[in-house]
Amino acid sequence: MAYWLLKSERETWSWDQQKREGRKGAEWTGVRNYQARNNMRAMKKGDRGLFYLSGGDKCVVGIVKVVKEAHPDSTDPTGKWDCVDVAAVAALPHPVTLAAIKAEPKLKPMVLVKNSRLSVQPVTEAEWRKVCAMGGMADPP
DNA sequence: GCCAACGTTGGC
DNA sequence: GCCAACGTTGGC
Repeated sequence: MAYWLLKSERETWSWDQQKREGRKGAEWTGVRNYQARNNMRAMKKGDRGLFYLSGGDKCVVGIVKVVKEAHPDSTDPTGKWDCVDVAAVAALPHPVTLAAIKAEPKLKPMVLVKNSRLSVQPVTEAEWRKVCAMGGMADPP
């Protein structure tokens, strides 16, 4: 299983909205960047993702999983861009802020730290475990 | 609201 | 195919 980080702006797509979509999930639309698209194309059903909010409070707030692999983004009239479907798995007991991630030496190599602009990023298993643990989930589902 | 970093576009 | 100009993103 692979791990990812999915970035969203809270005004556009919040954790609450994601939760409301339930276990069948929703399309992760609006990605218009090749690197991010390629990352989505590499996702497999069941892969886990960190749900990260940019904008106001920059933090990881929850865990999502891929429920449908890459397919055309229904919001894209050109047909060039893809999206995956993701469903909420669990909220982190407490959010992990960007500041906390930056302050943790083990997380220095995270793409989030090194390339903050990429909206869909790979995360290593070690990083995944660390962030979940910092969020109060020693054994993430 | 500003600015730095990055990605994309378009002219050559 | 290179590179300058531009636009966008996101952290602060």
